[in-house]
Amino acid sequence: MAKKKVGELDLSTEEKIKEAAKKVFLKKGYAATRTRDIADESGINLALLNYYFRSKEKLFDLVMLEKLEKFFGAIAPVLNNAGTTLEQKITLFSNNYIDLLLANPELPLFILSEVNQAPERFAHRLPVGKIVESHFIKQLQEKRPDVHPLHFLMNLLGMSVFPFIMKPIFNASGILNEKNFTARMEERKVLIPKWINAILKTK
Amino acid sequence: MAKKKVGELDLSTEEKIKEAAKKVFLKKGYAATRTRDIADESGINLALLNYYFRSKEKLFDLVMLEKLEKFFGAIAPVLNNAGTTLEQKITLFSNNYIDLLLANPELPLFILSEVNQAPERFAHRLPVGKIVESHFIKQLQEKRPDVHPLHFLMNLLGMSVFPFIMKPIFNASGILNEKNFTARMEERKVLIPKWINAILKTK
DNA sequence: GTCTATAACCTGATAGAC
DNA sequence: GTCTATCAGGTTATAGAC
Repeated sequence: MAKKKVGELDLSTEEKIKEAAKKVFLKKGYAATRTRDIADESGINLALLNYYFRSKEKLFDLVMLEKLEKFFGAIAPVLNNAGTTLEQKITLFSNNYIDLLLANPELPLFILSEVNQAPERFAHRLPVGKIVESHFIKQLQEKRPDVHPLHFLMNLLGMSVFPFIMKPIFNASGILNEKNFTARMEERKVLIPKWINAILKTK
Repeated sequence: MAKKKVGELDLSTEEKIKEAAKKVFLKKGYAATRTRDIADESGINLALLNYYFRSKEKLFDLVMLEKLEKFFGAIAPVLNNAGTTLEQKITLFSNNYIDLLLANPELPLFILSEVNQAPERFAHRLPVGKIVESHFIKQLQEKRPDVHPLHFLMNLLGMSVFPFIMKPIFNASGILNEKNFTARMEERKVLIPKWINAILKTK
């Protein structure tokens, strides 16, 4: 069966275009996508893209906004919950975030690449402050005042996210198929909390 | 002082163009760079780019080849050395690789983005097989036959590389300046071996 | 709202003078 | 080898008919 195009879904024209834009931008990035790609993908006419969204840039901003929300929105709430222990936050985060990324495997590399291309444009939309000053960070400082808390944050994030960033490399090399990748990531949901806890005890 | 352009260095025209190409491609990526950007950066004429390198694509391939060599070339030799222990490989790798990335902080995100954009084009140049079948992997399997060795490889790589991938995010947020970033990475050279060894003992 | 046609501009590449 | 001028095709965006 041919891959279903966004335009074949039962959506309004505006929604069709936006869904197609998400798909194409996420795959190709801003610079490499052509508005014609989006028009084709959505099954509509090129002129309608500008009719509804004014410009490629404005359409991209909408998509980027939504993706930033998805990428960062799932982090801050967990790490800022004053009602959970350090261990609970670690388990909750790695489990929830890996599930999110298994459903959106292209998300991290897309966000990281596009922010890197135009940092000033998205700087004000990056809630990194909320994360760096989170309850989680305070708990880390209490537990290990001798090590900068960013290290543990970086390790937790990296253990969960980095495999998705390396995925294209492994895929291209034919080393890791989709099924095995998912299996490894399911294992990591259990392993990451153990690893982070071990790291937190290491002197 | 204004940033020195490649063209002001004492190089042959061909070298000037290639150096400028490295700089611009690394910063903007293939799709977003204009051959005019490279010509301007190198201080030469646009026509000379095609005179020496035939096309944008061919010039990019040269740059990409060199960068892939740099990114992967430093991994396989360390992990495949049959004369070092597991612990030695971990220390050697994290120290050498972090030094390499401190000198080339844009390298990881560049490689990962571009391979992601055109996997089939670079697949044959990714020595992932050499890494996945390395002496390091065998030592991991011996030490921990109960955990897939890719997990530990991913952790070691991620702990070293991931901070460089997140760097644009932290920079854009104004959270981490250049000096502090370097200081944290210097700390990680010492910490990563401890952490990985702790992880390897965790049941 | 939707389409076709086209304007206006950009971009990679080359022709041809020096 | 190097430059200016320019072509050919692509790309975003809009005008105008329906």
